[in-house]
Amino acid sequence: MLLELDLESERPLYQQLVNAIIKGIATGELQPGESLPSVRMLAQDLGINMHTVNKAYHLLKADGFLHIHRQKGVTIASVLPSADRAFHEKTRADLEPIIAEAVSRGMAEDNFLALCRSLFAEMRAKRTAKK
Amino acid sequence: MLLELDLESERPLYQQLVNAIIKGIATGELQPGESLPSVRMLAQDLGINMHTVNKAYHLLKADGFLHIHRQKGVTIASVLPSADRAFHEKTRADLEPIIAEAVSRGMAEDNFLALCRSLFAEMRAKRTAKK
DNA sequence: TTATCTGTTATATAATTTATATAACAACAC
DNA sequence: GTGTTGTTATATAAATTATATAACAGATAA
Repeated sequence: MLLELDLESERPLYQQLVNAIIKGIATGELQPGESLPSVRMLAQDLGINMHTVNKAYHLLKADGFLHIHRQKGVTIASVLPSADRAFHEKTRADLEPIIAEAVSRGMAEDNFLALCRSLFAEMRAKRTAKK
Repeated sequence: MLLELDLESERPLYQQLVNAIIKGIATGELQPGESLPSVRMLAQDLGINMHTVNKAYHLLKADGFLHIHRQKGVTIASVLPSADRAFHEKTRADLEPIIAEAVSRGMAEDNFLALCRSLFAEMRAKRTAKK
């Protein structure tokens, strides 16, 4: 899997890692049941610390995206977490400030929805390309 | 203006303030040209430090939402910033991880778009209610 | 057995971010 | 003069982020 971290970003490395892995799942680059590199291997590949990778893995485990076995290693969950009520509420809370700014800047609703659709399309495109 | 800060939130206070003011503009609660409380007054009202308010004000000034005059005080810009290319790119970057997780959790695109629409509708509702 | 690989845990340190506390300054209004 | 504005400076504390080492238990392979 191709992973790009931006050391200059204001977003913490572990958060960038979490996002990258979820994006990998969304695009089908990472399939359910698939193995991920060990914390030490990935840390070395990315040139970052082992604990930073470990933190990202455990956040993803807490959300149900990963399974971690003490000796077998880390794998993508075979059954991915669902879009339950808690996720809906979190997503709503995350979207609110983004949409508020869009409205304040006079961005048309259709324009915003088109942007969302293009992002969905991007992920779908990679998914179908993989299969 | 009604401002609610969550001291338990993982989001920094100054960021919550920025979001709250942009939301106020989006809902029409805060009108272009309108005056905002002084940094000291607002800080006292919210029970937080002056510099925390000052930081939020200056971030909003840097984005063109506020005007700050040395003695006249702080006002909402009479001409709000537009949804330029930089904003589009920033919004795209912010939406990507949110949509990636929605896709990973099997949330339907229409479902996600409906959530966005309901947030637009909420702000529109308050806008028309104010006028 | 020995060596190597897992994730786990512990400890320590450094840099940055967040938030607060005080204080003083210059420019304006009353 | 007094009080208000934003501005600037300094200091401190707490939390977050990231790194550096080290050791441990369990499994696997040479």
